[in-house]
Amino acid sequence: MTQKEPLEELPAQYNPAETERELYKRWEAAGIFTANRSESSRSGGSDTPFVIVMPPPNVTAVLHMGHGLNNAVQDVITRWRRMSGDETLWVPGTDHAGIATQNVVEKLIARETGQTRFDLGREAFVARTTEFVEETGGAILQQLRAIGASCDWTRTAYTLSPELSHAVREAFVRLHEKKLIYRGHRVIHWCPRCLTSLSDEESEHSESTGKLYYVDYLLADGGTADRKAITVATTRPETILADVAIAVHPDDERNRRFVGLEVTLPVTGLRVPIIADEYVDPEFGTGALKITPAHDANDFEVGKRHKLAMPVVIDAEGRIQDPGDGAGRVPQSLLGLDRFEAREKMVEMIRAEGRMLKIDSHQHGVRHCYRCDTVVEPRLSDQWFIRMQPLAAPALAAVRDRKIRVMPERWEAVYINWLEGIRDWNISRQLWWGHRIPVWYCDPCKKEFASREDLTACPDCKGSVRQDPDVLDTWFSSWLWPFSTLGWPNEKSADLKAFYPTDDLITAPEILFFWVARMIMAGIEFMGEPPFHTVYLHGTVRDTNHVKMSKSLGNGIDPLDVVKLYGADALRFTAISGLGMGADVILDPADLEKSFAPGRNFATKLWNIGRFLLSRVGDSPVREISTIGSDELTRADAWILSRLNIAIEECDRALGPARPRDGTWTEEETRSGLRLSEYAESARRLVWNELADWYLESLKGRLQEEGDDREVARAVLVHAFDTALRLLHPIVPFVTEALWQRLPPGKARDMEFIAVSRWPKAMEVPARAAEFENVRNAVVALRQLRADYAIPPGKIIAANVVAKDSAAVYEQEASIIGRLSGTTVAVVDGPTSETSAHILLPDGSEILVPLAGVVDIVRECEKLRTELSQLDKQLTALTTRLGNENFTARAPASVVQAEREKHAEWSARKAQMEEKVRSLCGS
RNA sequence: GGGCGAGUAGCUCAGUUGGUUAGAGCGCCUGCCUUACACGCAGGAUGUCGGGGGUUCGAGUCCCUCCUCGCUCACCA
Repeated sequence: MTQKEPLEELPAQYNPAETERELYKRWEAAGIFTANRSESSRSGGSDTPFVIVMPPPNVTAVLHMGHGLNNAVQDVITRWRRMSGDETLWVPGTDHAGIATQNVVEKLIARETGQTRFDLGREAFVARTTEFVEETGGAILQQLRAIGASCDWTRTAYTLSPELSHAVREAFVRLHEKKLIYRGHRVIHWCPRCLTSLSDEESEHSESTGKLYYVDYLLADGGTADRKAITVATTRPETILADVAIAVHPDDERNRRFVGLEVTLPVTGLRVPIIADEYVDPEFGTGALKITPAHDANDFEVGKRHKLAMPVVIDAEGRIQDPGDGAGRVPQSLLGLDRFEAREKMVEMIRAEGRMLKIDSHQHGVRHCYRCDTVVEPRLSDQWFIRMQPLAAPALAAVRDRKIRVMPERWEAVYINWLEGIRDWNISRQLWWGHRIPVWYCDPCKKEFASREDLTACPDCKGSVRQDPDVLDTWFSSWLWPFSTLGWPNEKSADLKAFYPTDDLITAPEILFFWVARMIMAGIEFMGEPPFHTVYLHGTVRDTNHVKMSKSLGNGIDPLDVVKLYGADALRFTAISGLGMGADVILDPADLEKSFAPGRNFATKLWNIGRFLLSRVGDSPVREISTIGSDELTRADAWILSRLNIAIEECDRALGPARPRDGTWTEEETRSGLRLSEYAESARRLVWNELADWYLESLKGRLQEEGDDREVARAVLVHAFDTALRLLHPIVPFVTEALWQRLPPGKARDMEFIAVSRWPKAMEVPARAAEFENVRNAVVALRQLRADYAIPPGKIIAANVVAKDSAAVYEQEASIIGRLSGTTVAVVDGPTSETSAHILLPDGSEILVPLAGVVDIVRECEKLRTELSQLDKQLTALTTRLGNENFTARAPASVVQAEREKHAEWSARKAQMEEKVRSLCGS
């Protein structure tokens, strides 16, 4: 494809595979995706750069359809803005993905050597992981090239690179200095498999059917005649071992008389007090709640309020342990048991004591680790937290004040809802893979120091220090992404100055809280303004049963397979066409052909338009469209130019404003743009239904003979195709580039690549473009008539036009009408006596098709009468409406006016048809 | 349980401030290998716009209600 061979020698079917690879190499080699920060490298560019930062895929990830869709969307937007003249930067990169990557490597090591990370030791494990990441990491970025992603690869970032690690440390220390980061002792979510704490977002609720156990706690003093015990409902009887109290609501009539007494725990017989706390819901269960401060976040709060002991009876791996408080909390038989086995065992023991009142089935939410799906254990421990409320307030304001628009709009409510209820963020992880927390402890001084530089000695006593062993939540580096990738915290960074804030953040809704909301908070906190103007949350890729595609479910599609079979353009076109605002993309993993044929077919269609064009237009230079006088243009020329204008306008509107005018979106703008499926449809319709189906077909006669008109036709054709290619380039970059490279020389090809050519603008078009509609109407009607009468495709028939007031149009366009409808067109004065079929055109003209022996008068009359009665019905409705004073008085004048015009038109047509029926059918 | 959204042709979806004859792609039916394209061309069929009620001159569009699905959050054990 690098050489230019005559297009007519090209195969009828476009072969994307080698073309795409070759073109991508040429784009990259030419450096056209590299953003130039000092000044626009292209003339006509806008002053404002356009910037997107890629949601960094996990460094160990392989490309799946979700990435395919996400990056296709980003690339469409990026290419559109690049062509619109913005200095464009799309920053690619990867995420070190703490837990995910550590899990992968742990499994790998286990498979290879049977060792655990503890066998290896921290240093060796991190070294091994680094090595693994270097081997496999970034493969996904290479794969993104295959789908055409026009990223600036010179700025590829990685969350664990030295630069970004520097940013992480700076961010931590600053927040620590502002006391927004603190160390807290409380119940957090703990994954007993990953052996780390998790944030609220990382422990996902899922509804499940469990059991609610009703257990009697005997009153220690023996109780009264009517009341020997207090019944407590619990879902986790194993935690009875760590119970330190029973709580009731202070106003609970039934129970408050027991406050201050004691009960004995089942199994262990330990005595605990009955306390009053408003947290208890007197309506639920028995109104009495067991308090287990170390194994339930709410109980912890209650425990703190009442200064209760907090024994821990479940260890890091989810096994029963003795808390070591000497209270004899755990029977020997339960020690070391898994928490779920222990639960069964406890139930048995409680039963054996006769204290299990009943067991109900119970629907409740259980939290699971988002990485390994293990049931999360609430665990009392020391962790680092970020105080979120001060960060959330301005992030809320940014969206409420429309500094940022969230699209589709409904996610805005979700965002606000979440931020309003935000709780502090647990950022420490008991992992080895990640950014080590930059805090050092001096044991003698009992002090801690957060530091930008590694500490080797205590700043106070000069004694030895030890660094906190934990690492930071992966998302602590991700939330800095829009500025850490641009050089922050280096204030002198030219990239940061030139490209922050970015424009669009394009991702899936799944990470709205994990990532998007936190980036907004970090952007405002560290950079003083929100990190982007638009958040676009696109749909999910699902199979035909609407199940999200995933490798583990086996319903995935490998984008690289699709690229290999049908081409990246096919993949992109299919994905973008299927992406309604807020809609999911449905694909059939069992039938790739069905899913991607529309995209492939469209690329082939473009390819064949290109073949036609080159074979007819040749290689010699064409006139520039602006040098052609309007009187030189045929109606067809004017028509296609007008269709170009409409398509350009539709595409512009669908893609919408790229950025707010003064930093704040108008309400209307928050709903405008990024309608990618509409953009794709407009461009597709232009190419297929207008350029190919009509203009090309109408043109065929004009390109044969040398002369001025041929030059005009060549010029318009090249211009139209050039415009269409430009409009489509963001969606199908490869085939458009391949074809554009072959356009004949001339003003059209003003750049080395279509990828950096100018986005089309509407141009002035002569009014007679509209007259071409008469041609189209005549052709369509004649084709219908042929089908009705089953006239053989090859047979040329006569078509006599009785023109109403545009005889000249039909005369001049007779050959086009004729060729497109298989007729010989003549303009005649009036009806003849021949037996004819009749066509009434919208403009009031009539076509008579003499079909002696074929035409069936009875049938013609039937058809006419049917049509007439339908028209009559509609006309009656219209007449009634216009006669309704309520309508004429209250409806807008423009609507009434339009209805009146329509009424006149329909009346005329009705009269004409009635006349026709009279003359043709008698009666 | 709280919040949000969706239900339009067999399937996937458009339908932008209410404006009258509700659209597209795929699929389906009929006829065509018409020298750019059969990955194509021409023609065609298909909708009680989830049910019910209301507002309005006019409702797929606004309001109420019910049904069904989905998303999201959640400290009633």
